[in-house]
Amino acid sequence: MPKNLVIVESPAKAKTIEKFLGKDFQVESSYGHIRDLVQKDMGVDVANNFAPNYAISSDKKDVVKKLKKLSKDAEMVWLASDEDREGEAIAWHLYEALELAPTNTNRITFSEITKKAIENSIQNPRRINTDLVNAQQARRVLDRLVGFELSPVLWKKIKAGLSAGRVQSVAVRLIVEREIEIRNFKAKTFYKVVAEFSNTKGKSFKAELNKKFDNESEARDFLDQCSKHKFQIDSLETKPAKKSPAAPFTTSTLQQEAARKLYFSVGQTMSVAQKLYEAGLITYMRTDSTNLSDDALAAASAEISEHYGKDFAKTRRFSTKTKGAQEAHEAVRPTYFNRHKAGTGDQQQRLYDLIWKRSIASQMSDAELERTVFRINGPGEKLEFVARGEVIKFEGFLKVYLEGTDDEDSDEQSGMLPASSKGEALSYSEIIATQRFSKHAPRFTEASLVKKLEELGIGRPSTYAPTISTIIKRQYVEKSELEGSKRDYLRMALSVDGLKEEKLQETTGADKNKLIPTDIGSVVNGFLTEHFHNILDYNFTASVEQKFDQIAQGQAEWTAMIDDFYQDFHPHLKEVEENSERATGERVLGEDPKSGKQVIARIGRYGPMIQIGDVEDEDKPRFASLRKGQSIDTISFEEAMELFKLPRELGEYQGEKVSANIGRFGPYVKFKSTFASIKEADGDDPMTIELERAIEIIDAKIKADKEKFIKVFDEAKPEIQVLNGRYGPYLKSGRKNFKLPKEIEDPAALTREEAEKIIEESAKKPAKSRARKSTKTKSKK
DNA sequence: CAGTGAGCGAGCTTCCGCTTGACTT
Repeated sequence: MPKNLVIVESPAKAKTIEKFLGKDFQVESSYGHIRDLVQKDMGVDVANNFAPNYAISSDKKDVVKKLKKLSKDAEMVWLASDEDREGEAIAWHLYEALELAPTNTNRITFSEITKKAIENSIQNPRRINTDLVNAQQARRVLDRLVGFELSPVLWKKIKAGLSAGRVQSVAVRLIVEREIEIRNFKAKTFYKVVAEFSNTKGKSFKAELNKKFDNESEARDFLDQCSKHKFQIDSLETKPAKKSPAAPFTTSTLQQEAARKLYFSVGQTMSVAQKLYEAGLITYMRTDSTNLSDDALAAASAEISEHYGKDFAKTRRFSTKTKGAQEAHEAVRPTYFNRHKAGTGDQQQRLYDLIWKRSIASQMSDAELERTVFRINGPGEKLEFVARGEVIKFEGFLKVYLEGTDDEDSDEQSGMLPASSKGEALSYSEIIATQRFSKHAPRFTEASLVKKLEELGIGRPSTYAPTISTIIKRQYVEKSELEGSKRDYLRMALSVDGLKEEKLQETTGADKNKLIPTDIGSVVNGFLTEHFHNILDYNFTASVEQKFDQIAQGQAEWTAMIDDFYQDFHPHLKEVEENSERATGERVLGEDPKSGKQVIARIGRYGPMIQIGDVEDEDKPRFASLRKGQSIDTISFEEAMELFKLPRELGEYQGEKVSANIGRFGPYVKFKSTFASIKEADGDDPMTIELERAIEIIDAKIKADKEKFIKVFDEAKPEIQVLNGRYGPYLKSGRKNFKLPKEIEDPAALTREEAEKIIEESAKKPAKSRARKSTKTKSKK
């Protein structure tokens, strides 16, 4: 039995460290936090100075049990969770939950996983830093108070099941406000002029005019002037320039770059990176630090020198500028720089490649360039064409890697300008004035939202991906494709043959993979920004972080800080709960010509809807759900009235009615008890679908259902059925499905008793969402 | 699941930050 028990947060880390420490040390993992505030009564006793009520998390009971046993047998327990606020709290929770004693407990930290760093930490143990733990408690309690008091106000004032929080609500606000900005944006038009010149040796190059014209006639006049103008090079200048590599990856920059270059979602990036980390190929992927360990710097330098030559190596240390960075880990880098390729499968290999290149490039020398600028006199005061050229003199880090850019149409000039001299006469082959339009700020992508949140210091590396999932799951925002519309623009080209004008067409407003607010998102954001402006303020997190820092420094009491906040927050919240109007985003669309009643669009109990008449009217109001792509903010009266044409009777099939409608899960056609989904993407629309096509879809559904069918136990009471699913046979009992145990070879031979037993067994097992009951079944065993 | 949109009321929903697998019909 080893004398020492070391506890870290991650099992992969545990494995690595165990190798460094030798046989006297057993290294185990806590799998992150082991305790959390209970859900009941917020888990905070507000009346009792905000006393937190912690409990072991249901999925951590086994871990804690095991660690407790091991700690009893060990001579010394080393709490080696991360060197930041959360890590310190994990150490403290372990200390409490494992019932450790001060005499045989040491707290150690290291921000890099190297033998030297770990051995050094063992030589320098310390106590748990109570101030830092209290800063974490303040953070935790504040988030709980805000989340668990604000959310119920939304249930009451808008719709059940909604949520609000310090991080997610700001994320939604960013997206909603950007969309409003885009909606209010009016594109300005202007004319951009680009010329293609040839010098006396017949070498050609492009140059852009230093002025944009406001309108067509100015641009035309200018081209007119050009036709009579003698062009020459007024000045030419060549300057050396440098480019430096970007810092190695943090979680946020990794997510951004993987989105730009590999088209990964942020969640995808994290799960692929997790696999690489577990395989020991990269360092920890949830980090806010750009720091590399000394060992890593040396290894990178050696690898670069060997592979590209000594000239290419340059050791650099990057400082982390991110607000609130805690730097408990290194930057994301390959574990071994001499592994140029690694990973299983295409995704892992591509992500590894990106990480390897970025890390290596960060330790390489600057690229040396030569930038050349030609200025060419134009026909008029201060009007000149400018040509830029760029030549790489020494590649440096560019040999390996260049950071991507979010700028959609950066016309980065590259290539050389032809050798020319000052005063040299130029002829033009074409001078083109093209009508252009100013652009609104881009919608957020997952990755650009993460970037923005990080800039604001909101959220942590471990929460960026889950935050995006949450706001999509709550249906505050969606990732959808916008079609865009056609727009005419004018192109005027001057050549030796004279001026040629063309009207061309382009698509504008098309967008994909962007985050777009839903009606619910907009209404929730409107409500929160109106009534809880301080929480939704972009600086709220930054200002509470300052207070957490003071607590961590021992300069403030955590309960006093929370009290200070709560004394304003809580009464105000109660006031809003009492007195504010329901927020439904209601908009009057017009009057129903038949009944003369008002037609309104609003958020209903089940989402965005249209309503004719009022609930207080004698005859009941009529309702209809909005369809995908429609919004209560933009739907027209005519579109709204169309919705009341559903459900539609299509006709009869085998003597039974066939109808089309839109249900909670989308458009469908119905025949007897069969509901068959129809796909608008395939050109089927419940508004226009014809009987013949509906029957096709229904027949296909009936056939598919038959193929799934294996057996039923009682024809008269077909409650329990055995069916074939995508992942093998399963039991269907009423509305619930149950997986068949692997032992069962022939599902068709299943008896009723066996089936009932399976259902009973499954009922005992914990459901995913309420795993609290799991301990009961497990303790029985 | 295949309608509903108010209100009644029990009991539920909900936060952020640390971690991995379990699971999907």
